[in-house]
Amino acid sequence: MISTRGRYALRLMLDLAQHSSDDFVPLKDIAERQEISKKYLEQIIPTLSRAGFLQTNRGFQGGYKLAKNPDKYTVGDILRETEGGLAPVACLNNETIQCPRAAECLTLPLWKGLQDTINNYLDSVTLQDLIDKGKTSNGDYYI
Amino acid sequence: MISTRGRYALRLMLDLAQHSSDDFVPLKDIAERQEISKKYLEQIIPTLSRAGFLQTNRGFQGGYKLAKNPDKYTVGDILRETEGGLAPVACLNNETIQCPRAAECLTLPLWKGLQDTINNYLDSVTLQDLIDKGKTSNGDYYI
DNA sequence: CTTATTATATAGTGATTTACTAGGTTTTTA
DNA sequence: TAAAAACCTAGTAAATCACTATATAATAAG
Repeated sequence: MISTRGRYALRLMLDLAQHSSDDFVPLKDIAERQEISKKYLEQIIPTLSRAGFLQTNRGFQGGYKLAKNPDKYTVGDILRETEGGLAPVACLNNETIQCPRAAECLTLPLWKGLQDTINNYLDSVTLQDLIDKGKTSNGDYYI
Repeated sequence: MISTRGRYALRLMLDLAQHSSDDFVPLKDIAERQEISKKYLEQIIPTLSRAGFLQTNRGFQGGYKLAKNPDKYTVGDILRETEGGLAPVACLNNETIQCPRAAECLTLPLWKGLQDTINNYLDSVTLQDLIDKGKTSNGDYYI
């Protein structure tokens, strides 16, 4: 399940995409518009910065802006970064120790297939797609 | 993320599918073969019973067997039952209160699309498919 | 140079969930 | 009658979640 961390990160990126100008956008504004605790966003946003998704400026009239155009970010990019991967089961998490049953496990290929399905879907949608409500580049993706 | 509950339930069902005969299979045997705590399985299996997936018999030489053939169960059926739904975000969980931002939320259609994608994938694979390693009815599903 | 404003860093915290274990009761068959 | 099995309920240590709190560092305007 995708937690508030990833969901808020996505909304934050969308907010920046929609309020993109030459100015930097302070987190305070985003927090107010999105009705999310600024303090919590402060904790999430460094992950996006370190991933190179954002330009930042400190101090007066500082804030954040997108480093690239909204069509250059897929939802998958943002969620993998903020959620720390999108493995649907612990078995596929890199941090977890390798399961000794992996070789004989009948379900492991299923989980790999699920993981691929999830990643493919989330990589098929960009921030720009979300702004252009419910439409992806290949027409209509949402069912 | 799918927890041990759902994963163990699936392995339990697969074990029953592979050791299906006229006899009932005691949980002890499944626990030993699958190397899962029997006490923990005892807690999971009532969910499968109540869903009508299993025939059970108490007492000496009692145990469990599948109520239907292995090709009649999809992985989605089993996981939705044991995990209590497969919503990828809290916003889509029936138990959660309705989000006041739903109408204007740019991301909600995305999550619905993801949920559909996940359900479609998991419903395309049956227990029998898993036993016939990595092949589904329509050829090769796993990537 | 000062002040306000912003980002950044680190630590703490209550509530919930997870993955079990423990101990008992009931049913069934040999 | 005894053993073997399902079934039921409660407890629990560890982890995770969704934040809050406090402090520091950088920047631009005046």
